[in-house]
Amino acid sequence: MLKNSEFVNKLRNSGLRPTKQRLKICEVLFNRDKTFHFTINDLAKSISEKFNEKISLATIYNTVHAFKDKGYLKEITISSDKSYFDTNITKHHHFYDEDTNLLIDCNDNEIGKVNIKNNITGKKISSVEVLVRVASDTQNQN
Amino acid sequence: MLKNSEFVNKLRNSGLRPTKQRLKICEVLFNRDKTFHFTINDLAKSISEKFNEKISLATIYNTVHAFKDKGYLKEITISSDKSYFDTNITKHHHFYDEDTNLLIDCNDNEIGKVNIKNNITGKKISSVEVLVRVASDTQNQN
DNA sequence: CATTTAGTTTAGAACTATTATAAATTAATA
DNA sequence: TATTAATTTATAATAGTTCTAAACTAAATG
Repeated sequence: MLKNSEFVNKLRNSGLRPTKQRLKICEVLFNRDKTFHFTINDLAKSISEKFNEKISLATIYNTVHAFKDKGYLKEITISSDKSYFDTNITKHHHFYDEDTNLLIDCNDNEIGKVNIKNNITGKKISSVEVLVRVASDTQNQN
Repeated sequence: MLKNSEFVNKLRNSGLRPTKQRLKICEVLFNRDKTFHFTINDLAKSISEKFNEKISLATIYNTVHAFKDKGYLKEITISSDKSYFDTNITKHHHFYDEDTNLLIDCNDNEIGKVNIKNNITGKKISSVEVLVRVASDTQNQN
């Protein structure tokens, strides 16, 4: 729940000009109580519904990537046909419901700490992601 | 290390006709000591190098998907721009080297068992995948 | 406040991975 | 050997994403 001037600061502080478009995108993404997951298409739709005007897809892509690079969004890779983004930038994992194609955040009550015993020599761990795919009981496991 | 007649049986047993193309793909994928990771493009390239003739991309896609459906391959989702496949169909996790774009299998010496304490009500877990992204020390963590 | 400049937005083209199509081919079957 | 049903193929189509270059706009400068 941030207000416009806070978004202006947030953007300025990260070297991004607070343009009309970016502020609108901030409103849709960050002006809410709960974090959520979205695709570029979801976001484009939300914007045009909320403001009754469109922002160019190219701008949406640019902005989402800029926000990701600045650490305001996380990208979640579930399938190769589409990118998902998460406004929850804390370390956490996901359930992916294969029936509904919905992503659900996991918290520490649901997935215990992942124990990485050995890492590749000379490399640093940049992230650890767990994806638990779930489906209704009738579907077969693989 | 399987021979041609074994591939014929393998295919027949799973209701797939042992065509020239499928047998060639089997050779490239399964006639080796170690399992490996590949993209569709990698596979297409390997085939044309190994046999000095091409198999239509459509056939490669069809066959890889058929093999995946039959459980002979696993798909690994790392990025949204390309699908990776794994001939190692046992349960295991991966390191992904962001510098080289290489996938490396984890074994139980490297990642301990993931403890799923609670699952979504009414759903069955179909897979648990851990992806550990690594990069050289100089790159920044996120 | 006007001018400059550098960053941003935009529509649309281009690109990439993947899937669909429908005709030709081939494996299995009668 | 003839029939049939599955498979392969080249190519078109599609979807998500990135590129491009012109128009626009925020910030910096005088």
